Amino acid sequence: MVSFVSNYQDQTQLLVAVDCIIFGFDNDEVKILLIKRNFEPEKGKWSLMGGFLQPNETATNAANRVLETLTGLQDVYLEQVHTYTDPNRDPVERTVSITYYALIKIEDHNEELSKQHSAHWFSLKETPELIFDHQQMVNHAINRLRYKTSVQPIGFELLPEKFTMRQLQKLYETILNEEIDKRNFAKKINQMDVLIKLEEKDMSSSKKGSFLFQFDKDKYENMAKEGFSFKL
Amino acid sequence: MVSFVSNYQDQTQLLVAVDCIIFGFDNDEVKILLIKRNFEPEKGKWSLMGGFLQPNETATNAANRVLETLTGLQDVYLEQVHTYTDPNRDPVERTVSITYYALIKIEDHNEELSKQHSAHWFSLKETPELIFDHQQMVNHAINRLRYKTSVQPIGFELLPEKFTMRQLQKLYETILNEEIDKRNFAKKINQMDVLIKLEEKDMSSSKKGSFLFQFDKDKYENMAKEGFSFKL
DNA sequence: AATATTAAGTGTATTATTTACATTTATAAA
DNA sequence: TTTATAAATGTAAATAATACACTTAATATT
Repeated sequence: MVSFVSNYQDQTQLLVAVDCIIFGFDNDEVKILLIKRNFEPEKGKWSLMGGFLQPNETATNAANRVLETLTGLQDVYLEQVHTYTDPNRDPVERTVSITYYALIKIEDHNEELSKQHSAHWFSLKETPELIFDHQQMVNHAINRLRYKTSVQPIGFELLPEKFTMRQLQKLYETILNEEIDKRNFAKKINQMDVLIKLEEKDMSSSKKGSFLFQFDKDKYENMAKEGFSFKL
Repeated sequence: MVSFVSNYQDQTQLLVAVDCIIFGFDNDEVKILLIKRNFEPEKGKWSLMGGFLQPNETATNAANRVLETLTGLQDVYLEQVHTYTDPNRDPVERTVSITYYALIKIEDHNEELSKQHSAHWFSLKETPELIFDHQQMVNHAINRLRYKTSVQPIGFELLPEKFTMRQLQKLYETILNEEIDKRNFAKKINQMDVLIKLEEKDMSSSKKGSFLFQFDKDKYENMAKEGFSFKL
């Protein structure tokens, strides 16, 4: 019998960080929140917001902390994506990075805080050059988001409480990167029966105005318990 | 402007490990390879095979190393699943664990090596009690495998080079945990046109014998380049 | 040599889902 | 009052998924 666990004492310890891919939606396109490095190395380049894992902190805790630091938001939708371990990925010192993507409602975030961190929202199609392996992280997160939004109703995390059918459709179109027929879209969404149609209309987009909807989270969760699955 | 990156020097370093969920298929059910702990804590309980991340090693390197140590196999299909960071997940010392699942052909592995590690194959339905958070890791890996096998032709990694249509079907039935009609299954697989039907028959399962097939990896990859996607 | 046994191999009809597509309507602005 | 604009809505056609049963090839038995 060979002992398969080496002595814990002899083992190398490493820095462990989390990096957050923060997604927002501005009614027209999906954006990510990046911060500008004002120190070397890679000063002037843009990067994801990150932070080191602290003693007694889970990676999820750390991601929440990092997120709150930059946006002021708590209780944000977060999902772990992938862990990057290339020994040379960070030129300063070897760091393992665990990535999370966050879905926030752009209008909710604290602009003062993000200004303090020289943060800026970028359209996914116009991201600037990123440090290290951050572009890869972003790509991976987008793929995961694409998959997840199509099988779970997490898209609503990116929209205001009340939204129009067109906003919702536009959101899915941008995330999935495909055009959708509006009648077919409405049909599919309505069939799933997870939206509450309000009396209220949004008058900003047209003369006729368009009805506002809300996501019925309780109803969805009850249906999910009964085996229903969201599928777009 | 607030400096968002703390000094690297001040930061806590942690042990980082990989744990491998090793899947195999024995023509009847999906199994995982577990090792029995012969030391405290949790002596006598079963666990995943794991190992610490070494200097200059990526997590994928580490997973490959761990896998070769236990099975003698190289170039095995490996996919990172999730990273576990609860500060108390390992009672001996705080350890971050990155999990990978591996798909191997059971008959290819080195039994001598696995015997040396007190390893044993368990049916997924009859896994023994596992240490720490290893059961959670297994569950997560199964879910990922379920998803991945249905959108990429990785199931073949679990089968011998030559296999019958029924073996392939049985494999999918066990992974996806649902019965499939054999005519519909064959139709779907044949439509995708990624199998080579051999002249050869396997005579072990019936008097009539059943034709053997091979996965045409090159053809699949060319088709994938052209936008084709495997979907079961 | 004939017969029995067993899993392999195969096709069609039905149902459900997805896609394509155009007109009317409510409201504000002119 | 008219005009302009996006919102709202339904149906037919095409495609995909499902349900379902008999014939065949080879071995084993008599």
